[in-house]
Amino acid sequence: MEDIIVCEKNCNHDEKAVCIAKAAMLPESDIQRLAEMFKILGDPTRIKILHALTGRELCVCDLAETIGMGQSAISHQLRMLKGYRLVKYRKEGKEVIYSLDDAHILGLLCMGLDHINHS
Amino acid sequence: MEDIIVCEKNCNHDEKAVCIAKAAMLPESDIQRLAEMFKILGDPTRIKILHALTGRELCVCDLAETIGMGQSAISHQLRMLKGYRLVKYRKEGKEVIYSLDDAHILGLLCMGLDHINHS
DNA sequence: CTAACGTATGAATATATATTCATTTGTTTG
DNA sequence: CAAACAAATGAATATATATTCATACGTTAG
Repeated sequence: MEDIIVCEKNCNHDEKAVCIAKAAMLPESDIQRLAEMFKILGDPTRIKILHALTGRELCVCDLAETIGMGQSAISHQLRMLKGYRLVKYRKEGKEVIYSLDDAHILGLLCMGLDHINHS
Repeated sequence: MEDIIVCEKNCNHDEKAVCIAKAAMLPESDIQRLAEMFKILGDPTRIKILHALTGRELCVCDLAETIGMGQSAISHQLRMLKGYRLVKYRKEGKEVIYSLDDAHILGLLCMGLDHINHS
C-alpha cells in the first residue's frame, strides 16, 4: 500500500493527472536499481560475455579470444559483472574460469532478444 | 541454422571451448540492437518517464512536474524514446501529449522489477 | 630461483551521455 | 497583432563509460 502524495504546487492543466502519476511513482531506490541493472545489459561487450557463458564456463583469455577483444577489456568488464553477481569464478592454476552466477538475468536477455526480433 | 566458425588461431588451452563458443555467438547486429535496447532502459529518467506513462497519457510539462525535472531534460529524453518507438504522441493545442507506444517493453520493465526484488 | 604465463588493476584517453541554459518554433488567447 | 504558454532544439557543460597501455600480482614450469 502506497502513501498518497498530494501536489504541493498546482499545475496549470489537469491537476489530478500529476497527482495520480506522482502517487503511482516507484520509490527512487527501485528506479535506481532497475536502471543500474539495465545499464549493465546495455553494453555489447557485456552481452557478449554473458551470452558466451551461457551453458559453458570459460577462462578470461578464452573469453577474450572468443569475443575478439583485449584481455584487459574483458577483465575490466568481468570485474563489473562479478560486482553485480552476474558471473562467478573459480581458479584453476593460473587460469580464472568464469561462469554465470545469475541465471535469472538470462531470462531478461532472452526476452530482449524476443523483443528485437518481433519488431 | 548457424554456420560453424572454425578457429583460425589455436589457443593455448582447450581449443574446442573457444571454437564452440565462437560458433554459438549471436550475430553482431543482434548484439548491438540488444545492447541498444537495454541501454535505453538503463537510465533512471527514462524509466521514470515510461513508468509514469503506464496506464495514462501525460503532456511534457506534467511529466516534468511529476518526475521533478526540467522541461528540457524531459523533452530531450522523450525525443529519444520517440526515436525508438517506445512512446508516441498526439498534439492538443499547445500541448503534446505522450503515451506508451510499445507495451511490449513494459514486460521487460516488470521482469526487471521482479529481478531486483528477488535478490 | 627465474622465466613464462594468465589475470587484475590503475592511469590515461577517447567517447558517450544527461542535464542545463538560452533560444526558437508553434499555438492559443486577449 | 502581441503576449503568453508549451514544447523542441542546439550549444555548452559536466559526468560517466569503455578501452588501451603499462605494469603488478600470483601461479606454475623449467
